[in-house]
This record gives sequence, C-alpha cells and structure tokens, in this order.
Amino acid sequence: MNLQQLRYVQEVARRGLNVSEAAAALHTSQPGISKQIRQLEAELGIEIFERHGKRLVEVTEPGRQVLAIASRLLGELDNLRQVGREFSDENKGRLAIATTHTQARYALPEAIRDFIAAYPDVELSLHQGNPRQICEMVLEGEADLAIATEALADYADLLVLPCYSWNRVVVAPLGHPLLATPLLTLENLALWPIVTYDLAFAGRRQMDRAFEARGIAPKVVLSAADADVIKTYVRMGLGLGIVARMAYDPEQDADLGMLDAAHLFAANVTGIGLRRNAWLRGFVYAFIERFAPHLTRAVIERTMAGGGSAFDI
Amino acid sequence: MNLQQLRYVQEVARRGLNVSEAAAALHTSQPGISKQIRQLEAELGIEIFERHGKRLVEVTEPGRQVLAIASRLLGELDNLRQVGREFSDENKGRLAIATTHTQARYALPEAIRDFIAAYPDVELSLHQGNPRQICEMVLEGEADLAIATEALADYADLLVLPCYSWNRVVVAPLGHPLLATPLLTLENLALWPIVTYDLAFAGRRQMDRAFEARGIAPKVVLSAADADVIKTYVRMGLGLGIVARMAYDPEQDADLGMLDAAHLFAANVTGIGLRRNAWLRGFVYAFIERFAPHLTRAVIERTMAGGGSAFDI
DNA sequence: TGTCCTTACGAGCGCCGTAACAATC
DNA sequence: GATTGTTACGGCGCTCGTAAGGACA
Repeated sequence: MNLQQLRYVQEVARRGLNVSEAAAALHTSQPGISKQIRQLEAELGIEIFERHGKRLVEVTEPGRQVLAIASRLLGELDNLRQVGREFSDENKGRLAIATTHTQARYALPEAIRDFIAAYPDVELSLHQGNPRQICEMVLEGEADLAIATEALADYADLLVLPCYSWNRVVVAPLGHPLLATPLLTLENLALWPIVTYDLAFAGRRQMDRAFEARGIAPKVVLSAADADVIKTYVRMGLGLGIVARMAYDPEQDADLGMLDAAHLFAANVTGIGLRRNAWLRGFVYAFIERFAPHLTRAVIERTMAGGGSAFDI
Repeated sequence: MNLQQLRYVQEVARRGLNVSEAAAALHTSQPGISKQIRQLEAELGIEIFERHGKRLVEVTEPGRQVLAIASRLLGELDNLRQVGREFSDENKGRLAIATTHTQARYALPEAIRDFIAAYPDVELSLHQGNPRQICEMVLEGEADLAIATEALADYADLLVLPCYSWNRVVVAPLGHPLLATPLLTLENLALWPIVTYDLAFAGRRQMDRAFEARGIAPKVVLSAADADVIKTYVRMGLGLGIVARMAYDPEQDADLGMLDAAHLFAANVTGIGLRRNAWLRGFVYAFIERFAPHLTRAVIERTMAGGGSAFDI
C-alpha cells in the first residue's frame, strides 16, 4: 500500500471512473494507474470498483469506505506540506479564498486590504463561484476557505464558522412611490416587480420563505448573482431591488432610494467553511480574524477539535 | 514523501529519539531510517528533530506538528486495512479489548460469552492493565477498545462512550460488628481498617474524595488492583472491603456480609474508549452493543462524527 | 470501429542493507 | 571505549512508460 495508489483511486473516482482521464490529469500513464489500483485491491482483499468486462462501472460499498478514508488520509498529507511551508517561512505562501461576488465586493475588501498590508509575501487569490462551487473548491483543496451565506451547511465535510449576520434593504429609483410609503410591508413590496438574487445566492431562499409564509407570490422579473447587476436593472426602472444591506452605498448609490427591510425577512448568516481536519497556516488564522474578529485562533482551534459545527444556516 | 518515512518518524519519536532502537523495532537498518527521515525533513523544508552533533535530542515545534499529523495519517492507513478485512469476511477477524481486571471479571463475561457465540470466527483477546496502560494500548493500535472507569477522559485522542454507572458496597466477614449497624455512614466505616482498590483503579479517587469532603481520613491498610484480591484479605480479617457492587456475588461470597454504600460515594461511570477517527469493523459495533445496549451503531457513529465526547468522568 | 482497460515487458529510479566513519557520553 | 547517527556504495525490487491485446458500445 502506498500513497500513489490512494491518489490514483481518488482521482479515478473523481473523474467518473475513467482511468484514462485520471491518468491524463495526473500526468502519468493509464496502465500504471490501472495496475496500481488492482494491486491495492489485491492487498486489501476487496474490489474498490465494480467492472463490467474491462470497464469500471461503479464504486463498490467497500470502495466507498476506502475513498472516504483515502480522502482524509491525503488531506493529512496536505497538512504535512502546510506545516513545512509554515515553518520554512511563516509569512510567505498562498491563500486561496473561494467566495461569492457579494462577499468579494462588499464584505471582504477591508479585511483583504489589511491582510495584504500585514502579509505582503502571501499571494492572495480570490476564486468566485456560486456557493456550491465554492464549497467544492475547498473540499478539493483548490481553496483554503469558503466564504458564503448559502450551501456551507450542506457539506458534512466542511466545518462552518459563523461570521456575521445581515439583512436586506429595498432599493428603488428616487421618486418611486414605494419610497413614500410610511410602513414597508411584504404586501406593498409585492405590488411592484422585483429584481433580486439568484436562487443559489445570498439568502434568496430565506427571502422566498418570508413571502411564502404570508401566502404572497412576488413577481420576480429578474434574478441575478450579484447586487451590482441588480442595481443596474433597478436604475433602468425594471423594478424594485432587494439586496443585502451592505450592498447599498449611500454615496455611490445616491441615485437610488433605500428602505430597510430587516423587519420583513429572517436574517442571514454568512460563514466561513473550512475543510475539516485541515491544518491551517498562521496567516489563515490571521485573515479570518481580520474578517470576523470574534473568530480568534483559539476559538477556531477549539471548534476544529470539538469537531461539531454549532451553527446552522 | 512516503508512508515509510512517516512510520519511521513516528517510531523514532516513540522510542525516545533512539534511531537504532526504532530500526530494531521495525526490522530494518538504522541508516535506512536515518536517511529517510533526513529526506522527509528536506522535502518539508523543516527539521523534525533537533540534533546535538549526531544525536537526536528533541522534537522541534514543527516536528510536533508533523508527528501529530503523521499519527492521524497512519491511523487512517490502519482504517483502510480494517475495511479490507471487514469486506473480505465480515465475521472473521480479531477483536482486542483492553480492560481492567474489574471489568474483565465482573462486567464483561456475559457480553463476551454472547459475542463469542455470535461470532465464533472472531479471535477475541483480553488485554489487562491499569487504566493508563489500557488507554495507551488503544492509542498505539494494540487494542481496538478500552473499557475502564478511570483515565479515559484524560486522553484527548480517545473518544469516550459512557456505558453504565455503578457504586460500591462494603463487605465484611460474617459477624463483623459493622454489619449490625442500622445506618452505614462514612464515620462508622472509618472506625475500621479498610481494604480497597489501588489509586489507579475503579474509582478509587471518587472514594477518597468522599472521605476528604467530610474531613475523615480512613485507614486504608491495603490497596489492590482488583476485588478478588481485596475480598481475600477481607476474609482473612484484615479489614472491611470497599468494592464495586458488581464484585459481590451473594452465592460465591456467602461467607461475607454486604452493605450497600451507594449513599456514601458518588457513582462512577464505566466507559468505552475508542481511538478517534478509527474505522470500526461491524463486529466491534456488535460487541459494544452487547456490552452497553444503548450504544447502538447509529449512536456511536453519530458520536464519532460529532467528534465531541459528551461525557466526563 | 472507436474507446477503454488489461497484460506484457524493458528501463531506471529509489529504497534497503552492509560497511566504514564520526561524534557524543 | 561504547553507543549512536551519518556518509558511501552496491544490489535489487518496484514503479513507470511503451506497446500490444482484448472487451464492450
């Protein structure tokens, strides 16, 4: 048994049981992978993959167990490398953050500016995607941490740290009749067409639930992945925008009126998702603490040791 | 980086930084180990061991991190092997239980009898030791589970499952004046010499605490590791015995009088300790459930996934 | 027929063991 | 001087890559 075999098995599983593709991805030969996998199977005395003739068609039950364990094992291998990097130069390295547009545009800038100033030798990269993609980037090891409001809790292998809670505002072109309404309610909101977030993003599900609970069906004429796009269409008069409060900037958005909608919708919680059992470099803790000051290194380490996520979105 | 290197590093650390000894234990050559470790250090870019000249004298800080990770990683490797064994023949294998005399003698017999009947092809072995030894056997992978009342909670790397709670009885030769006492109290117990468990065993600390709290200093004339020894000396008239209730058998111990002492001492909880992140074979779950019916497979898996030990002794 | 996995085989790297050396206690 | 770790070196096993073979769609 060796590490190569586990990497091979993992890659083959990831690539939909296509050995050739896995070989290409790992820059090695297809027969090599094939042979090593059979060897591992022989050593363990089980079949990891079910074959029809010469084709891999399914992961067997023991195979699933092996894959789960191999994944953790290779994760620990990554951790070893991180330890190496950390102690060779603790202020140098890479930090890959996977996040949504909303976070990248409105929540992260200050933390990132401060972080870059403090750690000039860390190569910081932002990887944008929808919440599910973000989570998978972390699970695959392509990113160190995920920052999102949605989806984090759906992945058992992610540890979720709650960062901050937020709610929404309604934006409308200046002069819109709604801006004169004394009390904003779901009912009078629903009188106009609405432009808001896409289903996968930024607490859209929370919003829908609030309308549903009152039996109101708002007319969402357009949904988009981010507030900048939403505001653009609101400016064009397509409808009212419902966006995260942090996405309304009194100066830059002076041409839009704003109404607080916190009393209409349940709050959302934005969290950080980390690969469970990941070994984090010092500057990762430093970044997280800049973003969410209550998440000190001690708090994070305790949460990781405890294992549980005391947090549900 | 390969598995061998990690095994070497681990073994060297275990053997008090003695490479030669580690080589002997691993049936390989000393230079091989030395070289592989240096190679690993070079690859990670850190020193795992601090050297004075040519002698390893200490584990460095990065070394400690590496050791911790390596231990988890090699644990996962064990898990892979377990998966192999489980699926090649789920009813065949080995189950090593590390436990104390008290458990082996009084708590386990029925569970073990039933288990052997249900799984005749599982080689069952009982490894006795004091609570600390037991825990270390599990951590070293020499045993699959630890059953004890003491020490389990002191090891962060053990997951503890509470099994049952018990208290004590006082035993004395028939005709002993204490047996005629209407109400057993700590005060009248302390009038006589006492024979009870050794400090490391079976809730002895709990017992001492009860006396201390009342400012009483009982005269413990003899302490032993198990109730059979204790009862032997009680029979000889050395003193009163304080033993676990389960250790008094009305038939076999008909020559001894018994008084319940549950109102005098805090109860103890006997628990099962498992290596965190261990992958357990089916029959291990089966055994545990026979021993403690509330610890079903589902309960155990949930506890392991949750990570936390909701249990303190 | 094309795709894909397996078997066969040869080349080369890397691990291991022996032996000699160096340093600490 | 005894114990212990490092360096040097040669053998060999193991992995990898190429090439050919066979099964399924």
